[in-house]
Amino acid sequence: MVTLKQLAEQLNVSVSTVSKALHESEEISKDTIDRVKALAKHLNYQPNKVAISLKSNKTKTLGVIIPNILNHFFAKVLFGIEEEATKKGYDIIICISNESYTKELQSLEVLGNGSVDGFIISIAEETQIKNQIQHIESVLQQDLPVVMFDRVSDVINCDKVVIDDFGAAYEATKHLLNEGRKQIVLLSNIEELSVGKLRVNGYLKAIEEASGYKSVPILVHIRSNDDLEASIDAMYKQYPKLDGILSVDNTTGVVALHKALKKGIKVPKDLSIIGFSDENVLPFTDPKLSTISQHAPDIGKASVDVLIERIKKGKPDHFQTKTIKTNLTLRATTK
Amino acid sequence: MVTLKQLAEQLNVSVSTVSKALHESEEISKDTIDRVKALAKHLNYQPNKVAISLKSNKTKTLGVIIPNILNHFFAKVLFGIEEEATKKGYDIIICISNESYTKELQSLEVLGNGSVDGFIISIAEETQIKNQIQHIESVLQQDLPVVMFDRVSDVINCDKVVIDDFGAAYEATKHLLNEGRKQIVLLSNIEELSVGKLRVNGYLKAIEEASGYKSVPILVHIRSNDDLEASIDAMYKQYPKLDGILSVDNTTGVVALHKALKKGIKVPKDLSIIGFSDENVLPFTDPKLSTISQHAPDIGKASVDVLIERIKKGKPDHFQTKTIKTNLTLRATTK
DNA sequence: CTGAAAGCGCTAACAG
DNA sequence: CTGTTAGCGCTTTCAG
Repeated sequence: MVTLKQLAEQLNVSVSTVSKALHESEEISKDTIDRVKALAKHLNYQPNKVAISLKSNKTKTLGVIIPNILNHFFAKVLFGIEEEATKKGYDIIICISNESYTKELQSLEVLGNGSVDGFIISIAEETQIKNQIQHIESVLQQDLPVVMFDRVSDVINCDKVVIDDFGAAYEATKHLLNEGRKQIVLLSNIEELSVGKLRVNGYLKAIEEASGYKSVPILVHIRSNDDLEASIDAMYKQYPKLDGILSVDNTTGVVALHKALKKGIKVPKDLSIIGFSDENVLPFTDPKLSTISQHAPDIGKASVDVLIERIKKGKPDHFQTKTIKTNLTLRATTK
Repeated sequence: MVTLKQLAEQLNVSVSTVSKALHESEEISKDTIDRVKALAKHLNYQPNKVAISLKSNKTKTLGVIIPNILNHFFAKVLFGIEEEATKKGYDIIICISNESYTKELQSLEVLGNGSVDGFIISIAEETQIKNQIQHIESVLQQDLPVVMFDRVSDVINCDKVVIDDFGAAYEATKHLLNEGRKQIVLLSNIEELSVGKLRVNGYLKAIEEASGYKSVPILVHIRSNDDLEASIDAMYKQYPKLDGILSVDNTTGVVALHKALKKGIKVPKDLSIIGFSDENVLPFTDPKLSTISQHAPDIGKASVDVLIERIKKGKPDHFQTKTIKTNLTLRATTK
């Protein structure tokens, strides 16, 4: 890599003159600026980023900590993060916590050593279950800004980007009720997560408010160790009259649809299904699954915007929580 | 962040003494080492990574350039990369080329400024089609090592990690032939990619070698602008007698399976299907799709290992190409 | 208009 | 055993 010093030597000027010239300082003559720039271009000079970071105490790099990159939702958020960060001139360093508290902690520690200007994080399932948040507080205390998205913690005081999980589930349930469904099941494999709980609450609220709805709320939770397909078979056996399903995760809605079709249940005539699935599963459904669109890339984009603003402005009087709108996209599994 | 200088001041010793003590230098007395370490621990001293990078001219960071994070294969490779890099004490900076040559070029330029010690890259579709590779050559000329994986270029001289695409497709086709299939179609939506071409060649070779096989080879290519499901419907219409499908991408095999079942074709009695799909699609298939397992995380892991070795050893006499084994995993869509 | 010098945080040769 | 000094590449006063 060519350095300022090398340019300076070749031009018989000082390093500081070269530096100023490249920044088009008023102090430097037009002529010198031109000569410096010409040589810099010729030798393909690129300022050493590490040196600039050391000097400025800024890295122009964001730390991104994601629970699971194999989850398509997070992949899409990451896509949005990468795009927006690049647009704003930031690099991203990513760590995958793999739903582990320890990995998350280590990632924060490793990147906290001056490697990044701030963090974007969605916390691991284990962290959320244990409600262990000291590691995040400690980053915040070092004046490194943090933006939490999707899986957030109420007890941490920082900027957040979320979707209206409660409202989205509420609306979807309302839709099923308006279709005249009599027994609507909530299906979930993310019981432990904050977002899972909010979605359950939205469902419960809508059911509760429904006048003339006779069934009790039915929650079918599938745990990660359970056999997914067997559990769904069991659900159909246990609730032979169910005529509406709200799946609040990416997978269970699609499987429930396949199983229903296999059983000969008419969708959407006798059963409506709405999922929180991503479009990536649509090629695998027929009829096409109706879903709640979460606009994952927008969540990523918003997280970057909020974080960069916070990096530039410093600690505020109070932090902001941005809510990204969802859409109920009705396709062919609802009337 | 607490610095060496601060430790030195509090202990009334010099900065270099502190530095050496923390590295347990022979030069320093046991007593001093203990005192320094105690204070460092107490104040939670963390060496500033940027300063170390500047000094050592190493960042302990790898640049990873991926065409599309929404493609599950790449997400899995990234998972393997992240895991292995973390294990070896490296951070990863990721860029998503989004299949664009320009984005790829920019990423290499941005990270080439001393931000990373080397690159892991799978080239963009556009790059592969245009066969534009000057940007990668130029990185190599700066003595920044590059490891290419999956989508590699024959004309670039660097380390590579690939799977045996040709052999995998060859074996899978052989299997279909051994089942006694009479009309085997190759189905692909990745015609333009190097890996897509290799897989086609493996299929062709197996067909060619099959004595007593009457049908000509049949290649069904679906382009990104085509309607996937309509194209597959058209395939079944055009080849009513087809009894074997080798899908060489992640998606088309699953859709072909769904369509076949919908048409009432018995799988695997009257039709066998093998895909290059990832396990993530398996919950959406019934019968379960037989696939070629690509061991994507292993590709990521191997890429990291090769790159770090190259970073440490410097330019070799000749570069290595590592081939990751595939597995033909027979499930329920083959006999 | 240009240059010398200090310093970001760290390491390492060299001196004491 | 400990300290002084120089230097990684850059920016930024402050002198000239």
